[in-house]
Amino acid sequence: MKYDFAAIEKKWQQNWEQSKPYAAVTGETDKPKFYGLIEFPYPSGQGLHVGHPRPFTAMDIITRKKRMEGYNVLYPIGFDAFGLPTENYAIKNHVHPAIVTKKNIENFTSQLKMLGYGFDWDRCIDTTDPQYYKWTQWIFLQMYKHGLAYKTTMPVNWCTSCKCVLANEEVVDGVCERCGSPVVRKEKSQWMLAITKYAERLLNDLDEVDYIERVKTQQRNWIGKSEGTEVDFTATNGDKLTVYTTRCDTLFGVTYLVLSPEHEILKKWKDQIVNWAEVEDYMLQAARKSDLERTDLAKDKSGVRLQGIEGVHPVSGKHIPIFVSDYVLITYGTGIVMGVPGHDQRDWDFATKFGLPIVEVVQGGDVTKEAFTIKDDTGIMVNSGFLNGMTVRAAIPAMKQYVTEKGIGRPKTNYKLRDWVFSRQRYWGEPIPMVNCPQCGWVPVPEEELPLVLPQVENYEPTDDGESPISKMTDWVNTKCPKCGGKAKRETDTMPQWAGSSWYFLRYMDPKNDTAPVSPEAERYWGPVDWYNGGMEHTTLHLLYSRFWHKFLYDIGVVHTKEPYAKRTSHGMILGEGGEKMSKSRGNVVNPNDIVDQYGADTMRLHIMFIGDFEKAVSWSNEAVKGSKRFLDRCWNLMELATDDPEISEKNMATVHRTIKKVSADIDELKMNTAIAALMAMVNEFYANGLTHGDLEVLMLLLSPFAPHMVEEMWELTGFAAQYGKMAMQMPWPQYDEAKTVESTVEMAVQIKGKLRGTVTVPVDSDEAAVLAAAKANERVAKSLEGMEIVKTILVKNKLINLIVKPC
RNA sequence: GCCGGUGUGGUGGAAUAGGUAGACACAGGGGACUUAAAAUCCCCCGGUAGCGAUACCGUACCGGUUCGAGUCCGGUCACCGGCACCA
Repeated sequence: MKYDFAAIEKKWQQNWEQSKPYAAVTGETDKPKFYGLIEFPYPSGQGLHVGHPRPFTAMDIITRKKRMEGYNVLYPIGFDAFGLPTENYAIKNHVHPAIVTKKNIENFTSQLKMLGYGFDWDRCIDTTDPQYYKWTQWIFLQMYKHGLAYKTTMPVNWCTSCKCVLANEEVVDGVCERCGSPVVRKEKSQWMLAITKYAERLLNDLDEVDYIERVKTQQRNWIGKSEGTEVDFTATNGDKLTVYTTRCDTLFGVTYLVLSPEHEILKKWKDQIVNWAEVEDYMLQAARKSDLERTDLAKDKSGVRLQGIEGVHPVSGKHIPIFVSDYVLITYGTGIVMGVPGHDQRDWDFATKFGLPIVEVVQGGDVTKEAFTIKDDTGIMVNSGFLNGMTVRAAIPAMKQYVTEKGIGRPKTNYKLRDWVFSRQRYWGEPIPMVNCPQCGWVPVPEEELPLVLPQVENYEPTDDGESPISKMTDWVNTKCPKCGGKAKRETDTMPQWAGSSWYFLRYMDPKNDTAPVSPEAERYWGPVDWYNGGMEHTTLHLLYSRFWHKFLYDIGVVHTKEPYAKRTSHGMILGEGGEKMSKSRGNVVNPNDIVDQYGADTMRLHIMFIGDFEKAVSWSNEAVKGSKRFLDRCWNLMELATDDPEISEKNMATVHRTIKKVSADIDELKMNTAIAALMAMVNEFYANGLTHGDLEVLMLLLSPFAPHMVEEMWELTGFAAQYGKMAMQMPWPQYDEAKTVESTVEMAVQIKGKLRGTVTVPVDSDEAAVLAAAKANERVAKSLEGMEIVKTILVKNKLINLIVKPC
């Protein structure tokens, strides 16, 4: 009988649709729980990409094994459906984004079902569903009430094409992450979320979670904690100029100050700056530059010296020049830098260009050639008053203490992390539920009025002044103040796409609740997520944002754990043939449908796991898929070869037990490729040795998570389904016996001075004398030993013997 | 520039704690079956030399530690990802 994958897959998918073997049971106390999570997809118009099945299949295998091991498993799926591509499609084709989204979700759903994933479809969520985003809005209101959401005018990243503000984190190489257009700075009033208030906890609590190390490192780097000192300089007009430095030990080496072009004080000084026209021109140029352009100029420093105002050194009282330069960022520290050209390379470059004095305050380098920046015990302080003779390591706390006592400075901790710009002037997002009243200011929409539903508009394009399309819906915009009842206007900004994905894992626990985002019972039962796998591209933004929201929800008692995810792993990208990124423009995108049509879903699942190391990028090859199909055919054909013996055969005993051990361990470590290789090797053994019904039973159980459709069919045809009254996926996971994994003899390598000279087969655990005797009996080894004397032997039990010889 | 990661046959990739490099596959070659093809089954498959047993070389490159290095250490190069004048 032939392996008819199309009929088999259809049959079992229909069966599962009705019998619901993947339903998670909230509150089940007889079993331990396991919550496996994958990043929910954005339902794009192109449909499923071959990159999607990689993480989905891996977690499907993990959760299937967990079920067989007796866990009550939650493996949910949903759609992160707000976002620009849908909105842009709607603008272009004049279709409501909700209609496009519905169609795309239907398409994704059928594609995912086609692959036979064990998702609990009854818990499927959609971030654009008002019943879902009601709670996204609710969480925002709680943040507002706790002082974490605030509105402020600030320089923001303005995408010239999307006509929309982007978070700093969304700007990639100076261009818009989504559309690739240049980004410029613009003043705009924005809703902000104070993620920086959680910086310390976001950093420290990484110690409590099991994330792969490179993910933790990226989170730490993104938060970027730095402990330094603020020092107050003054200007000759009496204004205070506070700088932030991590090298307060070099204070005596300061020869100038630099202001960021965005610094507020420049406008205040307008009338006192003699060369204001020149300064203003520089400020305008800097504002027009994208980060990319500023970066391009990195090697060649630019700036303008202020005429008419100078700085005053807080210790020496000396007057020093003040510059404005775009190498100083307004978003980090105080927006003012003290220039220490002797000991900071950027300052050195700047001072050299503008002919400023370079003062050496740490001995150890040659400051006429380059800055000396080493800050351990190598350098000794000079030209620095009371610091002279100290090491840098000692001078930093000494100076910190000095400026604090003198009242001209203070220790200060800074973070690279900035508050999250939360407003978007876009249509296809959650409306921000706030009302602006001329009398009362910003007033939150009452919770009982949630969800605040997106109004119908005719045109989805952002307005030319950069406001959301919703701003044109006067009926919707004009409202009553919830507080005083007077005339007021609704906020027309919407939330960024990150909002809905910052808490979705909680909603899966209790997706239909209409009185809370998640019930305490469901959250206490399922939380935290036991294992979250996702792409490296989400290891900073999404991961940090959702950890932040979760910590806030912890603070207000919605969740009971500080961290949302106990474990985080990451998968590599699937590249096109030849290692290129898959993209529409290159025309190398592989659609999983084509593979499924030609080879079946089980082959697709198996192959995407076999293709290479899960954590690394790997290129797809259509040719190679055949090998995985061939393997499944070989498994199928074993049904005709198996004898009726229900026991595991003696011949295959060690292979079977070793394979159970290997496959079990490999799945737990995401090494699916070697798990499959072990199964292939076992099948090759079965072909060589013959097999029993008992051998086949183990194979089917081990293969079940990888190729569930085919295995259930085989399970039925071989009579096991009738015998146990269960599907293979409902059987206990096979156990191995360590004693049975070893064979009675072992092949050992014989080396002479580290070079392989032959192999010998000896009983397991043979001692040195026995192995040596066997080695000497080996013809090839004996030949190499002629005229030699053995001076030393090194035995590695059951692996090798190394003979050190010299001529005799 | 900084941080992180990766370099292994024609190809994708294996190789717990330093212990037989190339498992398992793809492609290729040979054979069996077949009228033929497909499918299936069996064998070979890093390089050089040799009919051959075998010898030498071989995990990006240079050096080191070690009885023994793909694995550890120092340096170099290349590629990938992230961040970027973070003071």
